[in-house]
Amino acid sequence: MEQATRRRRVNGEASRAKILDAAAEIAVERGYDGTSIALVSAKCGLPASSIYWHFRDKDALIAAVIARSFERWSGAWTIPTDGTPELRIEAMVAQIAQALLDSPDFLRLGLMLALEHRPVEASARAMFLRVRAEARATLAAGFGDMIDGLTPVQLDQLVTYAIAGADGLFIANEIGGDAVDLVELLGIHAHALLDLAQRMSGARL
Amino acid sequence: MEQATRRRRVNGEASRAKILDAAAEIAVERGYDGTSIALVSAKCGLPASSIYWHFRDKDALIAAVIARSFERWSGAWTIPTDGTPELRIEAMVAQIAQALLDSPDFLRLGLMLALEHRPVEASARAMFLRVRAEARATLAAGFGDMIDGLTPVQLDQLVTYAIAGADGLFIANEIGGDAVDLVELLGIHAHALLDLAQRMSGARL
Amino acid sequence: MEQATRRRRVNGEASRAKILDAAAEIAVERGYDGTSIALVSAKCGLPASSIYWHFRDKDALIAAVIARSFERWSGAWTIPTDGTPELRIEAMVAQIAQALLDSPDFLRLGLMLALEHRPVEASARAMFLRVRAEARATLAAGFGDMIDGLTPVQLDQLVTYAIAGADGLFIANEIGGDAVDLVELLGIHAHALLDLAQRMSGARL
Amino acid sequence: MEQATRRRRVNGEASRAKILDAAAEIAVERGYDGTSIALVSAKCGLPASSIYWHFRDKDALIAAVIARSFERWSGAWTIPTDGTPELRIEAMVAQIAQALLDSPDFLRLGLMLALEHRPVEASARAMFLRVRAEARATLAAGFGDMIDGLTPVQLDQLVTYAIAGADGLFIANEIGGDAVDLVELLGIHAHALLDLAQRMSGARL
DNA sequence: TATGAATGAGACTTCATTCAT
DNA sequence: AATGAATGAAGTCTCATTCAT
Repeated sequence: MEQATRRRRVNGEASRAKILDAAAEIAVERGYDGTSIALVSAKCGLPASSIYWHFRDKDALIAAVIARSFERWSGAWTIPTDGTPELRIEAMVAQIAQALLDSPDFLRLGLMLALEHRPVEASARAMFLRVRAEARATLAAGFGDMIDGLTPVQLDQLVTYAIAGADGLFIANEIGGDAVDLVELLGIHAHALLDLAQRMSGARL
Repeated sequence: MEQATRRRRVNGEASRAKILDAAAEIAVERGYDGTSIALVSAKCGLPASSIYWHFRDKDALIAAVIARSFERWSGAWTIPTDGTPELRIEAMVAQIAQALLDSPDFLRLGLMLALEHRPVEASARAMFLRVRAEARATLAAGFGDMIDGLTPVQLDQLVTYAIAGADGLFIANEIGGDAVDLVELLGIHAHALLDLAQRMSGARL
Repeated sequence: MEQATRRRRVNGEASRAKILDAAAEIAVERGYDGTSIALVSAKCGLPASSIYWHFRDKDALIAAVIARSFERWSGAWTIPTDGTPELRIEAMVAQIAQALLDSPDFLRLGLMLALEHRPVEASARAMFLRVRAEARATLAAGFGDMIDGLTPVQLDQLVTYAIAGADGLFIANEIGGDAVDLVELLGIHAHALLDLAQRMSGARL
Repeated sequence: MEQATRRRRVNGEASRAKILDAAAEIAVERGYDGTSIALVSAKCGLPASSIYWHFRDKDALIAAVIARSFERWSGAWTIPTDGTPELRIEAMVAQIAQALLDSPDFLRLGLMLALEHRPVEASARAMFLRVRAEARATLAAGFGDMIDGLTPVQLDQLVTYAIAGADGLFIANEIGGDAVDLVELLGIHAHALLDLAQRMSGARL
C-alpha cells in the first residue's frame, strides 16, 4: 500500500516533469500564445485533461516553466568573493554567461512576455518579473560588495546597464546563432562595466 | 472626374493606413498571436474581410506594420559627418535614442518575433530580420567612417555590441517605464562603445 | 467611333470567353461549390467584379459553361440515316463516344449536379437537365427511326438504358483513365442495345 | 462502476453515430462542399467542436460516412453459389439492386467525389475508390466463378461494363425518381451481361 | 492519479455579391 | 466595358477549460 502510494507519487512527478519539458520546448519555440495545451498534450503524450490535473491553468504551467529554468540558472553561478574587483567581475560574468547557455529558457520566454503590455497572463509574466528582480538584487549586492563608493542611484544604474547588456547580447546570440560568441561578448561587457563603475566612483570623489 | 478617381484611390490608401494604425497599436500591446483580425477590425472600423482586401493575411499585415515603423525610425536619424569621433558617436546615439522613443513599434514587435524560433510563419519575422540587417549595415558604415584601423571582425563585434546595448536598454525602458532614462543610458553606452573602439584599434597598433 | 464600338464588343466577347474557359477548367476539377469566383478571377486574369459584368451570378456562369460544352458535343454527331440498324447504331455510338472524349465538361459537371438534391443552384442544374432531355429526345427519335415495333414505354426504357450505359462508362473512363477504352466499351454497349431492342420488339410480336 | 464505464464508452460511440447519421443525411443531399460542419452540428445536436473530437477533420468525417454505408451495402448481398449462371447472375443483380436501394449513400456521395479531380483533399475520395476496388474484386471473383473460359482481360472488361451499368442506372434512378424502376432495369442489365459473357467465352473457343 | 468526452468562444480566412466610378 | 474597394455571412478548425468517472 505504501509502495503503491510512493509509486503513484513518483509517477505523478514523472508526469509533471514530462509536461514541463514539453511545455518548455514548445513555449521557447512559439511563445506564450503559440503554446496550446493541445500541442503540449501531443508532445508529452498525456491527455489535455491530465495537464489540468497538474497545473491550475495554462498560465500557471508557463510560470512553472519559467521558475524551473530560473532555478537551474541561478543555481549555476555564485558571486566570487576573492580577488580584485576586475577578476571578480570577470569571473562572475563568465559564470553567468555559461549558465545562460545552459538554461536559457526563462530568459527567452520572459523577454517575450516582458515585451508585451497585456493585463492578462498574469502569473507567467509576474513570475518572470519576480525572478528578474531577484537576480537584480543579487547583482546589486555583488557589485556593492566589489566596488566601493557608489551611491544607491549609481549602483542602480550600473545594474540596469549590466542586465541590459546581458539581455541584448543574449538576443544577439539567439538571432545570430553561433556567429555570436556570447561568452566573449559578455567578457567585453564586463570590461565596460568596470570602466563605468570606476568612472562613477571617480566622479564621486 | 480626375478628382473623383483620385478620391477613390486615396480612400483605398486611407483605409490601408487606418488598418495599419490599428494593427500597430494592438500588436505592440499584445504581440503577434494576441493581435486578432477581429480586434484590428473593431479598432479601425472596417470589417475583417476588408482587411484581407489590403493584406494577403495576418502575417503580411504584421510585416507591413514593422516595415512602416522601421522606415519612420530610420528616416529620423543620420550618421553625423563632422566633429571628433567622440562627438559624432554621442550625437548619433542621441538621435537614435530619440527616434526609438518616437517609433518604437518595429523594435518592440520585432524583438518578440525574433525571440521565437518557429519553423513556419515567415514574413513578419523575416521582415524584422531584414530591416535589422539593414540597420546593422548602416551602423557598420558609420563606425567604419568614424573610427580608423578596425578589422572587419572588430567592426562586426563593435556593431553587435552597440546594437545589443540598444536592444537591452530598450527592453529595460519597456519594463521599467519612466524609472529608466533611455537617453541617458544610451549616452553611457556611447561612452562604452568609444572605449571599446579605442581599445580595439589600440590593440591593433 | 464605330471601330471603337466594334473593338469593344470584340474585347467583351474575348473576356467572356476567357471567363468561361477558366470557369470550365476549375468547375470540372472541383465541382460547383469548389468553383469560387475568386479562383475564376485569378485564372482568367480579370477582376471578380468583371465576371459579374458578364454573368448575372455564379449560377448563371456555371450554366453557361454547361450550355457551351453541350453545344459543342451535340454539334459533333448526327443520327446516321443509311444502313442496317446494326450499322447505324454502331456508327452513332462511335460518334457519340468521340464527341464525349472531345467535350466531356457538360457531362462531368452535369452528373455532379444531378447527383445532388439541392433546391438551390437552380439554373446550372436546370440547364443540365434541359440539355439532357434534349439529348434524350434526339436519341428516342433516332431509335424510333431505326427500330420498328417498339411501344413508347419500350422506347423509353431503351433510351434510359442507353443513356445509363453511356453515363456509367463515361464515369468508368473518368475514374480509370486510359485503362478504360471508352470507344470500345461503348461499342459493346451498342451491341447490348441492339439485343435489347430485338428482344423487345420480338417479345411484342 | 463497470456499468458506468460502459455507459461512458457507449455514449462516445453513440455521439459518433449521431454525427455520422447527420453527416450522411446532409452529404447525400448537398454533396461534399455543401456539407458544412455547422449544418451537421445543428442536425445532430452536438456542438461543432465535439465533431472534431470524433473526427480529425471534415474530410475524415465524410470518409467515415462512405465507409459505413459501403459496409452496410456489401454486407447485404452475397454471390450465389447454386444454379445455372443465368439464375445466379440474375439473383446476384437482384440482391445488389435491393442493397443499393437500402444503402445508396456511399455510391451517391462517392460518384460525386469521383467525378472531381482535385489534387488535394484526399481521404473521402480515396475511401470511395478503395471500397469501389474492393467491390470490383468481389464481382470479378463471382463472375470468374460463374463463367468459365474468360481471359483476365475479358473478365476485367465484363466487370467494368457491369459496374458501369449499375452506376448509370443508379444515376438514372436518382434523377428520374420513381419513373425509373431500378430493379427491373438492372434485370435487363443482368441479361446483357450474360449475353456479353457468352459472346466473350464463345469468341475464345 | 488520471482521462474520455464535451463545450462555447473565438481564431483566420474565403464566400458571393455590390457599388461608385 | 470594366474595376478597385468594400461588405456581411459563413466557412473550417483550434482554443482553454470542465466534468463525470
